[in-house]
Amino acid sequence: MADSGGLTRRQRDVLGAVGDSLRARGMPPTRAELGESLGVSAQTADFHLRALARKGHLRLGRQARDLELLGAEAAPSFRAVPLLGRVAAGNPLSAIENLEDVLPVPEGSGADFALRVQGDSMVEAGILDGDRVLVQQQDFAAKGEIVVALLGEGDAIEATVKRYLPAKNRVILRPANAMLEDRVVRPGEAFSIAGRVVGVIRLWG
Amino acid sequence: MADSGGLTRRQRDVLGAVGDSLRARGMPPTRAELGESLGVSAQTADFHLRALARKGHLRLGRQARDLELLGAEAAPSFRAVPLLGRVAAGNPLSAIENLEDVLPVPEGSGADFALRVQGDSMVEAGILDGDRVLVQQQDFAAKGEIVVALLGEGDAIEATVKRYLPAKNRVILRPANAMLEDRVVRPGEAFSIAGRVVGVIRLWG
DNA sequence: TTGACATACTATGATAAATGTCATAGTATT
DNA sequence: AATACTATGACATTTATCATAGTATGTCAA
Repeated sequence: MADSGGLTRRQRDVLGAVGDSLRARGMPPTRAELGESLGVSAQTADFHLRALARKGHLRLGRQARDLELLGAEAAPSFRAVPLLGRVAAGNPLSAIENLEDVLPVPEGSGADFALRVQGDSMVEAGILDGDRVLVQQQDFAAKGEIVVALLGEGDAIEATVKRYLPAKNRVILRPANAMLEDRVVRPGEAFSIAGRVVGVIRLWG
Repeated sequence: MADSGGLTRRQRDVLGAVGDSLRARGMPPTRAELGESLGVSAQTADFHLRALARKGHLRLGRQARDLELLGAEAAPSFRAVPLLGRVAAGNPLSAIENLEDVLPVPEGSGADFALRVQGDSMVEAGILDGDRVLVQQQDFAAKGEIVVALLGEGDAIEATVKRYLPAKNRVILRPANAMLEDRVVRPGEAFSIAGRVVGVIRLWG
């Protein structure tokens, strides 16, 4: 018989049942629930849970439903970032009134919020009209990075996704589209960086 | 005082604390835990939970930790799709040995698996080298759709992302790159469709 | 082959602790 | 007077846990 990670058939059944409970009900099962879904007694379910805990496949607490899957069986760690409809000045995340939706991103992607791209200014960088860009919030950027830049003030503030090219006495915001001109920001103009683009998500219904 | 959805300040605190517990421990809190995190007694926590249940913001069960957030507070429904390293013939999802990673996608995106794109053949469609395409598994496609096509047989099988253009007696697989030629599939050649591209995910470290 | 032993899996019974729930009541604010 | 929020005390049920024991299967030595 093939050895599947040192687990017996029944132990794999138990791991599966625990995962089913987490997905279906959003919480870990009690011994009684686990036993019923496996067709055995609560004590037998407990017996298998302890075997799995000893082998390191899950962590058992002392309270009701206090258990956690470890390793490959654990739920993949995702995070939800807000999809902002409009980017306000300063801290975009403070303007949660503009929250349109949430997007799932892998933990560790660095994304703090997402923004829907309007227009074709970045098509040559593979960012199309309607794409959602994932943005890491920061007020600086390295030369050549794609940023979300804020231009203007007050109600006339405008967010734009461009490549950031700082130069003497001015900042060049360069589109990735041969049809479009650079946007040159001169000293005295209202300008700030909302964040750095760290990803793109495109979904075709 | 502004009315935020008919919730009192304390009730919003409670919803927040429940969400915190779900995120931090992967399970809903007990009355005692909830009370401790709010600095009140378990009975007071129960009092607020019932008020929230009455207003429809959560569902209360009778068992330990049996509660579920409803509405906007509910966990956004994501799904994990496998990122396949290699696409085998027939049913790509049966080849789970090639599972490299999992990617989060919004529920309802239609994606069944993901594939890492190699090469520049689709750059003009905004699909770059290294991007991950989200694929809905199906063995047919409409004219003009971007598909994952399987060419060849056995160990020499090859997966490619192209635009699908069926014609009389042949199928044209057209790159989105002016530098590259069409791939024409003639009758008798081994060819099948693994799925339809329904999205793109790009993550820059 | 036989017998001893270990392992996997199952169960019943008992019990302390955790948990949800109800009743009652106090304080502060509006 | 009504509402929001807080608490204590009591209780039935759920839950985890321990002790004990049975059956089936496979292993290994005699």
